[in-house]
Amino acid sequence: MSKPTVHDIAREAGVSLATVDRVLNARPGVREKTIKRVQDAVRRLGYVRDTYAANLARQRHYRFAFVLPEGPSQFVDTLKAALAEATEAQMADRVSAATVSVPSQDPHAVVRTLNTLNTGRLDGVAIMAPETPQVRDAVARLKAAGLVVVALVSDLPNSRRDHFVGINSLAAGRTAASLMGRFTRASRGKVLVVTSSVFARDSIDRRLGFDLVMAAEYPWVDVLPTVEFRDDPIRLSEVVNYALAANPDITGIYSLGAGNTPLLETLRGSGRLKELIVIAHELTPATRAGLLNHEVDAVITQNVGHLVRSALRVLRAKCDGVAIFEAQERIRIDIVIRENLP
Amino acid sequence: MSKPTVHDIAREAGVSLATVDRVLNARPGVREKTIKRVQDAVRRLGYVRDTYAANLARQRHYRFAFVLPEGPSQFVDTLKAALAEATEAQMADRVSAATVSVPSQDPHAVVRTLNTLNTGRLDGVAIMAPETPQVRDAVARLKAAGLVVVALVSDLPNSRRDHFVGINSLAAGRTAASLMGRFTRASRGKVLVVTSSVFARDSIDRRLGFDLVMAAEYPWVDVLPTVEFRDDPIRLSEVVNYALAANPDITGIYSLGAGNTPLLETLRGSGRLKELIVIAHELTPATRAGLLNHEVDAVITQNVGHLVRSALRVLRAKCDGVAIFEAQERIRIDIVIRENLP
DNA sequence: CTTGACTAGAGGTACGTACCTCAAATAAAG
DNA sequence: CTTTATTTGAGGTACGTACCTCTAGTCAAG
Repeated sequence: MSKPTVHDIAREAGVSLATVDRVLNARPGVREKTIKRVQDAVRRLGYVRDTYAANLARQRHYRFAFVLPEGPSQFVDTLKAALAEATEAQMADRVSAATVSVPSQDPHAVVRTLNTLNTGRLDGVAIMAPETPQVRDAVARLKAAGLVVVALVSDLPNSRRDHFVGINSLAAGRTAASLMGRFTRASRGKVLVVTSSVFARDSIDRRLGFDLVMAAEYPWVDVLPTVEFRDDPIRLSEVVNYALAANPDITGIYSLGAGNTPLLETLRGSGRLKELIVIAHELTPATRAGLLNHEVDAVITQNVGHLVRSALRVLRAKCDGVAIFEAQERIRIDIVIRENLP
Repeated sequence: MSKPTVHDIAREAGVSLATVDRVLNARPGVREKTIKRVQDAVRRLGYVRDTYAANLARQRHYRFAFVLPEGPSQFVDTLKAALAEATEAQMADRVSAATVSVPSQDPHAVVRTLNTLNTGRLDGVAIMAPETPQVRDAVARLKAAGLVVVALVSDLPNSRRDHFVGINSLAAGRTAASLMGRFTRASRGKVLVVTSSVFARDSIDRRLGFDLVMAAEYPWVDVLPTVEFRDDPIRLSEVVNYALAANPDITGIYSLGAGNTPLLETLRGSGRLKELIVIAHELTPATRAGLLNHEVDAVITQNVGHLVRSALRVLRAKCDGVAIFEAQERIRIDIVIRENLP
């Protein structure tokens, strides 16, 4: 009835506790036939190792590092806050998670940081960084050092990372398009797409998903080429104002990434914000305020709390070599409007 | 650096292990002054009891029951499936959760079931049932028997339940209204609201929230009185067809509760489904299929996986007398459209 | 038959906590 | 000052697992 223990396995298999231990922990010195016997007993009784008792005995302490970009991103700020909150709440669970900030301007900084991580003092790393060949190599090195590597927010699909915690950017873009198409249906104007960098992987994928759905479902909408402002609020103001002036029939604004504070500022300045449908990504203080003010119509986001908790759970599971609970780790694409603001 | 243990507390407070134990577990036989000393040491070192080690020593096993309505509800089916999945995955965590099904037609059945629960063999109960004075009394009895009681999906606000796991129905209705207003903006017709029972608490709250937002934000939309079909597919077909015939300018359908399979069937039969904006609650096989077929435009839902996992976490936390991690237990109002279908 | 390698068993300690017993110290009562 | 009750200390065992040592058995090669 109650959970079987190693003692039950030993009795069932007709071997000693030491042998069960050797088999369960893949220690040498057991004949093939005996290993089978023990494994059969495990299967028959449905034994599952009590991870907590095991960690207690082993004095296990999970040491993780979160490599995150530093800079003026409100999204990263909320992510860091969620991480701090989660680690504080989970301190009881013998996990410690250090945040390692990386200058986001310098593309080599991530690689340098990853290569200087003290692999001896770490069990796993969660990385939020754009994929480059150098990052792939760094991930390979971390894997070679025996660490668990998880990609966070933005995937590193061609690296040797163990898992990706985040949402599909293409699907996020599709979701944004569907809402934009429906919300602007009455006005039937053009849509302006704004991003910080047209080279960022996330932006590209979102734009792609957005275009796919727009073309298929709302072919009458004229989606303008992406306007890029390169992290520069002045440039943002210039290009957006120029686009608005050149296209008086713009009715929708789709913000692909960060920079929503200056974007809303500019739109407010143009005097046309109230009539515009604005859809942005990531729930941050800026987009939240925008929703509350009726300035932003929808935000496509991912719950940062789930993100970090999922990353921590996956890191732990991979360290233990345990299967992860897929349903719990699938990060959802959240649609947030004023009425369901959490 | 590492987590302080009871030994550290004993040393810090200058008392023996036994005394620390007596204080931590509120056992008698310790002077006030000594209790203070120990508590101060706990605070100074930031000691938190290792729940897993404690449960190990105590041979603790959490025994919970989920009292759920039985019947043809797809939502309850998905809830039960999620519960089965979660308990299987968490079996390692020394929790067992039994499902107790209650005939949903008979309002006394819930009370009877609650009163016949073997309180001696249970640590906590999660209840999904409409609130009645009898249910409140039953909850009080369970509390008196020392059980933890959690309301699931539908709250029991005036009972002595320890916690509510679910979403605010009023806010859910507001969310539905906002989407309905935006989605039907181009057509500017009437909206038909359909429900199984106009007396169900959830339905009332959703309708209220819906009306509040409709009146405030989309005053030009004519929201028709709620049409009730009382769990009867034939009646549903009749009343919906009648309403559609009487109001040729209906452009939106808002389904407040269950019965989406026959509702979609009827709408399909009317030949007007493709032009109608349909918004429903709860992601089930029926609404999922509807989204994929472009028959349903949006579904307001709550993640059943989160629901049951949250209920289990809260039940455990309340059993241990530990604070719950609010941010993790807040169930979100999910908006699901075709593009972000999980 | 001996040697050595391999395999298995028996028993121990430890992790952090709960809970138990018994003795000793202290305080409050007479 | 005793007597009694209350408070504290010291020590143990147990939970399920990991990891250690030491002994003993099996088997094949020499």
